[in-house]
Amino acid sequence: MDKLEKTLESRTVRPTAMRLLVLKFLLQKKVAVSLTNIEEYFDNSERTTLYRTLKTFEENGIVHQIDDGTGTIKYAVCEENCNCELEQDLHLHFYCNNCDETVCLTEYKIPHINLPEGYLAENVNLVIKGLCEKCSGH
Amino acid sequence: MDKLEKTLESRTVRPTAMRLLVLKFLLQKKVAVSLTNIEEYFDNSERTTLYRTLKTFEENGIVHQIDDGTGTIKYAVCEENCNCELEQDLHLHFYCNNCDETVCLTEYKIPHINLPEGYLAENVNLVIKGLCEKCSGH
DNA sequence: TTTATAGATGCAATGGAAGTGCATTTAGTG
DNA sequence: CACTAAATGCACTTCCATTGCATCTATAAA
Repeated sequence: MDKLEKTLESRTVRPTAMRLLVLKFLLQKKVAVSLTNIEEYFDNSERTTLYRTLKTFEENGIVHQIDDGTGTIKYAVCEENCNCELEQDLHLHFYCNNCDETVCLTEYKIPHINLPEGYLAENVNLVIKGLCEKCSGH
Repeated sequence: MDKLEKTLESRTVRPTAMRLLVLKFLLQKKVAVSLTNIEEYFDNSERTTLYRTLKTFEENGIVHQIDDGTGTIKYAVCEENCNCELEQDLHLHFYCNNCDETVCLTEYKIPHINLPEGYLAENVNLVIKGLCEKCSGH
């Protein structure tokens, strides 16, 4: 629990009870979660508080948003050396059509893409959809 | 106008007045448009009709959806040899942070991505955000 | 210890977009 | 002309993101 507190404090985020619980939850999940996921997990919790908790986390580099194309935003804890603030590097995301889970494939980087003359890239988002290892049957 | 009708009929879509107008609009736009965009263009048109028109177009390979990460679905007319039904054509999409427009870069294919053992790709979506040629200033 | 105050939380409400059910109209077919 | 299937219009519902404001709480200053 102490480690969680330190994580928050090192990012100048006050370690309230709720924030610690949310962070713990996010860390133990290996997949990206939506606001609704968290809301369901903490049974009678305030959606707004969770929403703002995630927002605070995001603003302070604790989590990053993932748009996996399902329409709802997912969140995942930033890696040690996650440079998502740089709007670059950006590993890719995999969404499973079967189990409806989204994972960060942090080891898998997005290859460099050539753009037409005049286009300036600031951010890249690559989502692959298909079957994850659990659901593909091999 | 005759050409538009033929496009629809070759796809077994009945060429109603509204559908022809929507198709014409989509064709003249060089960027991907949202349902709301179309609704605004055809001032007092029925959102539902437009919604179902786009759905029909999509089901018949006339347009394809684009998820550019803004949260709202965009639509673009399929190219001559667009094989978006195959879930594998895989050109990339560019979203301009400045002018808020999304374009299909049909010439630019998504490179092959290696996935971890057990993962099965069915669909790939790559969106690059940044500044388009109009907004980058060069 | 009390007080001031900034920050965190809870509640209510808004707004945008997708999607559906059903009644009505329209357009092809016999 | 009449029948039928498709297309359209209207009224909802649902889901999620987001905000305003009131209230509570914890930390720092007096």
